[in-house]
Amino acid sequence: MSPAAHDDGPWAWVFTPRRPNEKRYWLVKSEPNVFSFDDLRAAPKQTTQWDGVRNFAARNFLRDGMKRGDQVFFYHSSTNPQAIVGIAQVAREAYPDPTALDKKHPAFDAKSDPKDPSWYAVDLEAVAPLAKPVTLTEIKANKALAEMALVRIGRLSVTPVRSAEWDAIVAMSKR
DNA sequence: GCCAACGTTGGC
DNA sequence: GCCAACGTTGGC
Repeated sequence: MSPAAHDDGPWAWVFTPRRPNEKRYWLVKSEPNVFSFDDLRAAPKQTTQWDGVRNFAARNFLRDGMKRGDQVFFYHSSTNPQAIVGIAQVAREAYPDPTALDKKHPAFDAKSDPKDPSWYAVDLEAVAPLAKPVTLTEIKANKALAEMALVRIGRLSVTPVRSAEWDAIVAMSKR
């Protein structure tokens, strides 16, 4: 991986070096009937392996962008209403996704070389639910969030969040 | 290397 | 359930 690999695009900044103690922000999506924020809170140590990402852009955010301690919005997709429902954090940085390397697993990828794996996972730990979920409708109605990756590249399951966007959404989540 | 066909995601 | 967006695949 050359340093120039992520130079293109509006999200290149998420791969740049950080100031000391700089924290960055992310958003992950999950269908709540598959794995909900409550499921995360009920998991051992309120932590789970965030695996199964099979999109290269999402993989890059997850593998090269996410650092331990980064804060992560947990978004419920394909449900009514779609909304950010909680906050998690990166408990373990990227490691090869075991589900991609396990022949018996439905998410096994035969094209991924075990010596140079294509796919990565992180561990996410629940921090707290939002007092009030922030819906996609509310996000789209807020002009300050018009450039948010969630809005601009809606299909991606892992997206960066700017600190100003993070703060705006946290404010929207207060009762 | 182009591009049509196909598959997936996820909002509506 | 439909379909827009877009990534992947494969024929040429």
